[in-house]
Amino acid sequence: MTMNTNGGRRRAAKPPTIHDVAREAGVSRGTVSRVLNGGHYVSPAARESVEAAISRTGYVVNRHARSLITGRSDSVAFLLTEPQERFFEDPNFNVLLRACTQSLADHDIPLLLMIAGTEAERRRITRYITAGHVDGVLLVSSHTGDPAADQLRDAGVPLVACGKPIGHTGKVSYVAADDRDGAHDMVRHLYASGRRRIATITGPLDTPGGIDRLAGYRQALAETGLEADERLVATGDYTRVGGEHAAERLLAAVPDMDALFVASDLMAQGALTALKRANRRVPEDIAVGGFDDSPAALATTPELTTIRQPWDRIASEMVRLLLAQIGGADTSAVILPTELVSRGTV
Amino acid sequence: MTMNTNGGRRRAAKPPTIHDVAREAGVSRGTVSRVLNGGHYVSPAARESVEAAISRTGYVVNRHARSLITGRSDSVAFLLTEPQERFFEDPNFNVLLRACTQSLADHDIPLLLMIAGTEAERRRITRYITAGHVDGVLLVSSHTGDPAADQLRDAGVPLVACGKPIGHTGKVSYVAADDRDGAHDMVRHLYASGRRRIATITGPLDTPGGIDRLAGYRQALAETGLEADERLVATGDYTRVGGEHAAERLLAAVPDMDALFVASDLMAQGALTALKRANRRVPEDIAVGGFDDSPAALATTPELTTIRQPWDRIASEMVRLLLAQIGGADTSAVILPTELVSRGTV
DNA sequence: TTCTCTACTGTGAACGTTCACAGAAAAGTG
DNA sequence: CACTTTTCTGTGAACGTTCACAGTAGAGAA
Repeated sequence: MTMNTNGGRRRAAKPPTIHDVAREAGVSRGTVSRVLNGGHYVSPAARESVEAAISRTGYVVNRHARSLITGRSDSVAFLLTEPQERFFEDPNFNVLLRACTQSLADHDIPLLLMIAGTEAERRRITRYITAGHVDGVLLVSSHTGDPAADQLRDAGVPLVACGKPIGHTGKVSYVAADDRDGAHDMVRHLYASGRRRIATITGPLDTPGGIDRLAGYRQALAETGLEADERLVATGDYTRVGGEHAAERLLAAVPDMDALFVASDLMAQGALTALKRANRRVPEDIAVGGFDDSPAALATTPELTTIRQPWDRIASEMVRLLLAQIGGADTSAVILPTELVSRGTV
Repeated sequence: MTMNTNGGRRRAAKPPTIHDVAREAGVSRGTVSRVLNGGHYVSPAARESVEAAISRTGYVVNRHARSLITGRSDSVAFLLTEPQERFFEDPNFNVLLRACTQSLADHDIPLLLMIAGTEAERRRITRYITAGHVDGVLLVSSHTGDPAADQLRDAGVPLVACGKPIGHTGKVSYVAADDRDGAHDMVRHLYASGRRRIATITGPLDTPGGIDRLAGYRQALAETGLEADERLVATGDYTRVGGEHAAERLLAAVPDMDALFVASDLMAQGALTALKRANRRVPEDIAVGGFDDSPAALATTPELTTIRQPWDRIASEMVRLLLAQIGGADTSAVILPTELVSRGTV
C-alpha cells in the first residue's frame, strides 16, 4: 500500500533567498544583509520593511553560504574523549551535555556531539575540527595524556576544557568546580559530626578529581590535627564496583574507621554495598560522604550526603569562555564553588 | 604573564582548497572533485596522483561550499522533545545518543544535538531544521501529542522516530523494541517461577512503552489463565519515586501479590525500596521484573532481572532508515526483539 | 578507413551569502 | 553658503565547491 498523496520526499519548493527578501522589501541585498547582522547603518524605514519582508517570506539565512564567506561555521563541537564505558556510567556527562546544549542554544549555536573512543576516531575528529568545520571545542576528557587537547590547541582551535587539564605543556582554558575545597568541606563536615578515623576512596590519580579531592582531604586532616594514616587512602576508578572493592580493602586495612569520604557518588554507592555486607550501619557505625550529587546519590538508602557541583554554571561558563575565545580573547580559567548537600549518610 | 609566542588566535595559515590539490596533482578541479565523490570516470593514474596530492597537502573538503551547491548539509539532528527532568533520569537516552553518534560517525556524518524542552525552543528548532540546515532528524519523544513530528513530516524533512509514535495522523518512520513481546516474556518468566498473583506497574499510558508493555502483560495473563484483576495494575511515570508510590498503592490494594512486573528499571528501583520498607523479601516473598536493562538494574540488591532493549541495533537501524529516507526511500518501521536478562530478583 | 561508443578530462556557471568599495543623501560645521 | 563628516544604500567580487556540458582520445565495429 502506497500513499501517493505525499510519498517520501517532498521538500518545500525552494526556500526564499536574500534576493527574494530584498525584492519584496524594495531594497538591495546589502541592506538585507546589514539588517541580518546587527542592523548598523540601516534607516528605520528600511529595517522595518526588511523585517516585514522576512516574516512574510519566512526567510531563514542559509548558514552554508554565510559560512563559506565568513570562514566561521557558527557551530561548536562537544568532544568527549573517553572510553565508552565511562560515558554511560557517569551522570555528570549527561548533565553537562544538556547544560551546554542549552547555553549554546541561547546564542543560536548548534552543538555537534563527537565521541572519540578510539585512536582512529580521534584522528578523524581532529581532522574534521581542524578543517574549520566548527569554530571551537568544548572538551571533556578527565584523563591525562589526552593528545587531543594539545593537538587542537596547536592548530589554533579555540578550546575550553571541563576540569583542569593536567599533563599539558601549554595553556588551555578550562572551567572546573573547586574539587579541593569541596573535598575539604566534606571532610570538615565528617569531623564536625564527631568522626575521628576518616578514610577516603579517591578517583584515579591521573585525573584532577582524583588529585585535588585527595588534596582537600589531606588539608582538612592536617587542619583538624588528625593522623594522616596512608592506610586510610584507597584508590578507585569512579565506577560502582571500583568503589565496592576499595571499601573492602579499607575495611580490611583499617577496621576501626568511622567515616568514609568517597570521591564520587557512584563509588560511594558501591562502598555502601560493601559496608552493608560487612554489617556496618550507616551513619551509626560509619558516616559516608560522596561527591557529585548525581542521581545515584538519591538511589541509596539512606540517601547520600554529597558535594554538589554547579553543572549549570560550569556549562554556561564554558560556553562563555569559548565564545570569548572565538572572538579573540585570551585563554583563561574559571573555578566555581561547590555546595555540600546534607542527607542521610553522615 | 603573557606568552607572546603563540597567544590566543593563530589559525593555520589558510587551508588548501580543491584548486591547490588540482595544481599539485596536475589535473583539473573537476577530476579532483570526481575522486572525492566516488571516483567514477577517473583514470587510475589520475586518481592516484590526486590521492597523493590530497595527503601531501592535508586537504579536507570544505563542507560549506559543498553544501551550498548540493543543497544537502551532510549532517543530522538528534532531536529530544522531552521536558528536562526526563532526560536526566532516563539512562536510555544516553545509550541511544551514544549509539546514534557512533552509527552516524561510521558514515562521516556529524550529529547535531537539539533539545526542545519548551514551546519556544521547539519553534526555533523546527525553523532551523526546516530551513534545510540538516538532512534529516532522529526524533526521541515518547509522549504523545508532540507536534514536532507532524510539523517536520509535513515540511518534508526525513524523519525517524525512536519508539512507535502514537497519536499522529500520517506515516512516520520508526524503530522500536518489541515492548509487547518483552513484557510478555517477563510475565511468562514470573509465571514459570511459580508466581500466580502477578501485578504490574505500567508507564504513562500515553506512551507506547506504557501501552504495549501493559498489553504484553495482559496477553501473558490471558495465556496462562490467570485472573486479570484490575487492582493488579498501577500506573507510574517512569521515575524512581513514581515506582515507589505505585508499589505502595499495590501493596495496599493487593497485599497477597507474589510478583511484580515493572515497566522500567528506574521504577523497579523505587518499587524495591517500597517493598523493603514493607518488609517483603525479594525474591522470596515477591519476585520483581524490570524493563530496560539500564545501569539502575545493577544498582539494586539483589540485582534486577530485566528485559534488555537492543539499543545499539535500534540506533543503527534508525540511522540506516534515516539515510535511506534521505536517499529517497519511503517511510518504514522496524521492530526489534528484546532479551530477558536473568539476575537476582525473580 | 570512418564512424560510433565509451572512458576520461577540463571549463564556465551557479549556489547564497558577506565584504569592500563607491556613491548619494542627510546632517553638522565653519 | 560651501565644505566636511556621518549615515545610509547599492553593486561587483569572492568564498570553494559541484554540476552540466563540451571536448579529446582511444577502442571497437562496419
